[in-house]
Amino acid sequence: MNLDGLNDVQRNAVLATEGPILVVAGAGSGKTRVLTHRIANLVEAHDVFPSSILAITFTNKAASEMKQRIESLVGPVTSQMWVGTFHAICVRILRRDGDKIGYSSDFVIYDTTDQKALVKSCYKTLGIDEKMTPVKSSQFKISAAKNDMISAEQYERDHHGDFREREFIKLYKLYQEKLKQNQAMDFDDLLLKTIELFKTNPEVLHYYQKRFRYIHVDEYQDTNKAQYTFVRYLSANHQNLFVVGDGDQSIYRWRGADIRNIQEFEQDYPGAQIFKLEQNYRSTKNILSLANSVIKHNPGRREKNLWTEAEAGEKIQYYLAYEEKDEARFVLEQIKKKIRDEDYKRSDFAILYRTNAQSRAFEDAFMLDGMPYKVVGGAKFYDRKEIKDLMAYLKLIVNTQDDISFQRVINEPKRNLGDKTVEKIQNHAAMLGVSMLDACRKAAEIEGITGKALQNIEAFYEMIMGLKANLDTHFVTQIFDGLIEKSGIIEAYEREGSIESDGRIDNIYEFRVVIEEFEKRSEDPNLRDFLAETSLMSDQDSLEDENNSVLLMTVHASKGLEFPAVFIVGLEDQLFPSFRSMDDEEALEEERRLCYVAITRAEKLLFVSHARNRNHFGRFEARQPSVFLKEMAPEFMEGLEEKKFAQTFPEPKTKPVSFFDIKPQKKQGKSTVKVGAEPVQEKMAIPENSGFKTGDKIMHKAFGTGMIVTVDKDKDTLTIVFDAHGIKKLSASMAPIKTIG
DNA sequence: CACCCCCGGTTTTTT
DNA sequence: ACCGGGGGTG
Repeated sequence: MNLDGLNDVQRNAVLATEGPILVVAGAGSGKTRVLTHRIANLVEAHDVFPSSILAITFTNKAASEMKQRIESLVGPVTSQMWVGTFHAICVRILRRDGDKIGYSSDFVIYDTTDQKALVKSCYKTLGIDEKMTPVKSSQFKISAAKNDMISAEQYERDHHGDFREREFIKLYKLYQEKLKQNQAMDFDDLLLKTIELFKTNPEVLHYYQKRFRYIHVDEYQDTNKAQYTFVRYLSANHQNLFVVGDGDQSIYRWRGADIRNIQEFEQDYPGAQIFKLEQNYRSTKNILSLANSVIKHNPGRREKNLWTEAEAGEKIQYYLAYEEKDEARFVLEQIKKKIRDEDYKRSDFAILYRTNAQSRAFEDAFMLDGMPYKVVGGAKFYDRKEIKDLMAYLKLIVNTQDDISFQRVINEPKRNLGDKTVEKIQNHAAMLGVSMLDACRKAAEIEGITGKALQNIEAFYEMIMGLKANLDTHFVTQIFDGLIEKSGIIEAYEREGSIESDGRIDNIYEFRVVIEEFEKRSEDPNLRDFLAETSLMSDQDSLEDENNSVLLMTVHASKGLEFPAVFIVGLEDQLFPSFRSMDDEEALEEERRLCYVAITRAEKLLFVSHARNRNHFGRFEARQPSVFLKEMAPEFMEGLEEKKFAQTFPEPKTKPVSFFDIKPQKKQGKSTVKVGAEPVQEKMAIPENSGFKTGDKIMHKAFGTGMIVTVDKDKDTLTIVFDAHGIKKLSASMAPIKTIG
């Protein structure tokens, strides 16, 4: 094991193998390096089985990056390790052993939209008024309880006799019941149900404890109680727990993260060894000094003395804008200047803001100027209605118990099945104690449903069940193509004929590409796993660097990333720090950490700006500078001339429309170029004769690899010589085959 | 009973 | 962009 590239502290942390270990890793101090080298060292120098290694991260992106870096050190055995997010690892465990707590391995995952629909349906049952109790607040309250590991029953015991909580207690209980009935889990449940599994099935817990001899957790400061408990269970016997984190970068308190988990690590795990990584390899002295000048205002933090050997570098550039358009213009001009005069490229720049809504002014300015940019997060691909609809279809195909997905798609596209009919199906299902889809099996028995509506329901049932019958024999793309064809979703959008529906059709094809990519990448591509993967994917994960665009994102989304040049914008009172943190000291400290995270993303150049005025809720408001600006030590900063950028700038040529009307740029490589009157059909690779030719190497789901020796297009028949199963004649459109590179 | 169009509200951070 | 409500139409 070559440890030459590591400094002393890093090397000592890597070489400490047994027992609980905390690595306090300041920003840019090489924590991923330590983590990956430690894992490599275990495997290479201590003969630890790769399958005994568990490494947990918060985002998929961090997980795949870690996997790659481990692989570059120890090679393909990496695939035997479990490296993933808390949620993904819990899904994996629950797929295997969830049956022991009453969940089928086909359970589906509910995202926040599904969750919202479920809460609403509970409201309906309980007669709760949305205007009195906003659905969002209930969602939040349920999630907060779950993050603290308070079950509905526990919540009831805790608030016994409190009449203000009676409604919520009923709601929480019903919500959990319905989740179970639907064989569904929300994000928080993935953790909680895994813990429940460990609690109630000691032999299952024992299996995983024995299997995962070495456990690693990245960003430990962001763990909540459930995540803490999950790790505690797994490490209880051998205590080989290696956690890496930085209290100064804890920014998820609102999501239940408890900074005490890292602060009290030594008490929780007696005998823990502690290593402090304090040398920063990322930023210039000026940037680091500025970061320190801000974070030192937080009381009670673990003392850390981050230092660097790097040069002082340029001073931090400060700018006060007239209003947000001016601020955007300033950023644009600076980027253009740096690209023109120095050796910077567009993708070296990141613009970091507190709220997603702030991206708009920058998008307008960049679009007007033709500057390529990419917004990370914000309007998400997977949040599009048509994608959500298709996801719901696929979820229903996998899990027919899922009433929420059923209700989403039963009348999408329009089948003349409105609210009243859906209600009748629901009542009938409740009476029989079955799912809504099951109730449609004998739709004729549902009271008050006849004629056209009855036929449509029957056809819907047949469609879903027909597609489901192919689950184990067909590729996901084939099921998807079947769904597109049978549901008529494309035709419905074509009939609309609007620009908007064209966009939706494009998105559907783009979604198909996502599925194709999943199939290529996955060893055993199945719909269940595709759905789980997509449900747990965040937009940060799809971030690809080299497309040479300026990046726009929230500070939260920037965590774990670094950029040569960073703009921190909107440093105003009530915005950053957020107005919600004003009367709460702990919340303000978290905002300050957020500011610290933002500053420490920068390698060479840092710009900070704010505006005198800002459009807010449609009003033009005067703004005050952020308290964090005042905390930034002025000796590391210099102001730029304000007036130069304060001239009036042309309005974007786009029609002035709603605040939310943001037009994201097409993702590179995925956008479809429109060519004349090209028939839509040709854009989609339909299974029939989808480009198989003689000599193609193929993979069959059951027969394995083989080669095509003849193609009979008219008869849709392929003759294939399989490596292990001899010669077979198969249907090009029906057989589960795909070409392999 | 279902559909369509128009209008208004939405704006912290997200696995 | 999406959702929900209101009101008109078929």
